Amino acid sequence: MSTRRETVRQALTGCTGFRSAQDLYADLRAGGSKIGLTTVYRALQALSDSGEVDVLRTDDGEAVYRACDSEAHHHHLVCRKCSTAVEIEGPAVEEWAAEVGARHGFTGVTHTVEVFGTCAECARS
Amino acid sequence: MSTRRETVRQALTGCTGFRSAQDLYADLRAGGSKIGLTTVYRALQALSDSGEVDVLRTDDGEAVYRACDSEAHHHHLVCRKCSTAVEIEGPAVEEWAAEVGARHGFTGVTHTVEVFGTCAECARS
DNA sequence: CCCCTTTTTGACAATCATTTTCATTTTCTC
DNA sequence: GAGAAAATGAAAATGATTGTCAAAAAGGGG
Repeated sequence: MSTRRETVRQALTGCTGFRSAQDLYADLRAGGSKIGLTTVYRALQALSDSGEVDVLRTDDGEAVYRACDSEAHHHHLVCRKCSTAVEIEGPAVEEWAAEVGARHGFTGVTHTVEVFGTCAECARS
Repeated sequence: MSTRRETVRQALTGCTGFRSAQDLYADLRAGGSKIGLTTVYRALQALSDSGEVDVLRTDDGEAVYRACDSEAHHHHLVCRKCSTAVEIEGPAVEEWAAEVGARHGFTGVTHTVEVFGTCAECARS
């Protein structure tokens, strides 16, 4: 329950899209905070470890985070331009993944599923 | 049709799983090749640009490559331990992704889907 | 074959996100 | 309030990936 971690969590909660550690650090500094970059990284690490935020990797390997509404397992529909994300569910996909894994004799099957596109907002401009 | 690119392609074709640029470089050097690391990166870049190899990112952001049999759109069932991969298909997933994107007003919808687990081979040991 | 242009190559330096280190500050507990 | 434990942040270290640039290889006429 550190103050800094809470600061980072709130900064992230105020965003609709995925943000990188560097982004959040810049946001916080711009907002007057004296937080250090290392602390932002540590906070995000802790938050994602505890499952409070979701992480994914951009095409160029950068980690981006999001504070989602749902605590349950879900996926994302992410805008390629503004990175805004919508939480989505796909029961059929869950089953398919588990089934395909089992069929090939794999155990402890998990999956990553993300959908990308250009949101209506960005398509306009 | 450079010799080096062909060398890298073949090295990758001989693998069943996903391999990083660093891995391939080490393999090639161990096999007596005098290839440079930069060239391995360039070859992989070109091969993935032309769609001849598939790329994905490990949890820690490293890019890993695979020369797949299928040239068509497909996904992978990847072993968490040995990185061996099986090419899989999921028509239902394709449709679901497209539908979910459209429903939220997104255009140019694409998706990434990977399934992970421990293969039968690795589960044994 | 030889000369010249174009492409490819590779050693090395530069980037950039992320992690480590370590000394300082803050928070907790008694 | 004192002392131990956890959190913080500045700066250095790491590690994958990319940029630079000069040398080497490949083509293509003549």
